[in-house]
Amino acid sequence: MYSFTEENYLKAIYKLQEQSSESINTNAIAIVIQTKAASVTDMIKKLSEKKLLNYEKYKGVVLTELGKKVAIETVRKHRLWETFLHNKLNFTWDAVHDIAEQLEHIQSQELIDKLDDFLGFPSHDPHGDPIPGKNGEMKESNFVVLSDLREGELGIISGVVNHSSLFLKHLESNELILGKRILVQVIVAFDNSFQVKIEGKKILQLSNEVARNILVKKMK
Amino acid sequence: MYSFTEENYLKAIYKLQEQSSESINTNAIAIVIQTKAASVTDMIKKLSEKKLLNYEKYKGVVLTELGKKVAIETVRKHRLWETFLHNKLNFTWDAVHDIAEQLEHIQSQELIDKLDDFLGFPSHDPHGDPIPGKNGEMKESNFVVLSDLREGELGIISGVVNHSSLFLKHLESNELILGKRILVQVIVAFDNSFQVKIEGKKILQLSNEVARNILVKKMK
DNA sequence: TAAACTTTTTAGATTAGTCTAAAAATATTT
DNA sequence: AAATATTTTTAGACTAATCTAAAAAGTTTA
Ligand SMILES: [Mn+2]
Ligand SMILES: [Mn+2]
Ligand SMILES: [Mn+2]
Ligand SMILES: [Mn+2]
Repeated sequence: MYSFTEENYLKAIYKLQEQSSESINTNAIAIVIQTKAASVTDMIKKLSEKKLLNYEKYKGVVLTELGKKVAIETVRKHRLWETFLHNKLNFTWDAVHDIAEQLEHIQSQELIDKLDDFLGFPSHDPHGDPIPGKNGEMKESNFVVLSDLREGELGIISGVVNHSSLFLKHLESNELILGKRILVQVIVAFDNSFQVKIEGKKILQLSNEVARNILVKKMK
Repeated sequence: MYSFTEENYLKAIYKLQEQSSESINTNAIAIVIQTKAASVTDMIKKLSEKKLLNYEKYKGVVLTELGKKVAIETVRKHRLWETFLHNKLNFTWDAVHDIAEQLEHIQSQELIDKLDDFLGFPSHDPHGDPIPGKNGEMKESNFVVLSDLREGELGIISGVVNHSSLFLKHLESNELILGKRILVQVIVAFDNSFQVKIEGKKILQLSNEVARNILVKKMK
């Protein structure tokens, strides 16, 4: 139906829209897609003709309902494949994204529905991101960043903000894995770094930078 | 490494080579790939420059060792994905091929090795075709076509010659499924049709055309 | 508000893969 | 061995997606 490239543009624009609320400009898309602004302009025109987005020269783009639907379907496929790779094939969570970037473009509605079933209709992918349902419905997460917790507060690690392989590997090597309980013991006033305790055992010192990129479910 | 299209050409040429032993001509490739001879000539030149096949103008092509290796890897990926779709996602054996045509082009050695492991290192795909191993080694099947059996002989259904969806659906609806025992009761002299008994129960009348397209492992 | 800077668009090229139509080579018939 | 038919290759064009360089529009600064 839609090409590999079209799906990637729609997904990129969708993710930019999630953050900014304003219409998305050419350069922002170019940076995400890793291409030149001139190429983005060309593709935007094409997507506009196909009614996937609304475009006004020099004013950026906004996805139409159709464009949003296609983008969400692609995100759904991406996250289901990541879950498959992690849960069934034992890929580490830093390795799944690149392969899912390819798999997300396989065309078959039946495939993705059966995969969803096979995985037990998971609600979140290996990075804690919500998986859209068959009809595009997205469960909203009530996660907060670890850096929002105060001393003495407890959370369960539930996701990440930064998805880079470097960061994910760092977390894994420190047992900072999805599902683990994390207790904030001390917040150092000087640099806002966090001293935390994981599942009653290990004590770790986390920079504020790290704390800002870990999502937790806050516990009472 | 190699494009979607290049892999499809190599696979097509490989399959033609398996049958004919002579060098493969342009038209034959065009028919398999469903394209025009002129397009095949263009692609052949490209593959020749990349040392994937040897090409002499007007004399057809022969795969190099490298070309054969890439083709076999693609066949391996195709059949492993078909096995996954059938065994894990419960696709019927007539539905797996088209989706595997897409999946076979996903680039990741680690993915295919882990998939192989996850599936328990299967030796054959859902149509009874052998799955090449990690190093390209192909176990040779000692299957014969059902039409080679004589009256009173027993076989186990092990594969198909014709892979069309129409034929596969026909077999399935008659319980002619991989692994079932099949006994040749009568061969009708008039039209060489076969009266067979499946697993001690059902008696079926199969045209010679059908019998020629079922592979069986012959039992004593 | 005009100059300077930034962003976006256009113009023109490139690459991969495909096509049609015509030319060239090979194969088959007479 | 010609004539005819078939196959293969070439020539030139097209589409999707990309690029560079230059023009145009928009924004900021003085
Ligand atoms: Mn991802
Ligand atoms: Mn993608
Ligand atoms: Mn197949
Ligand atoms: Mn294929």
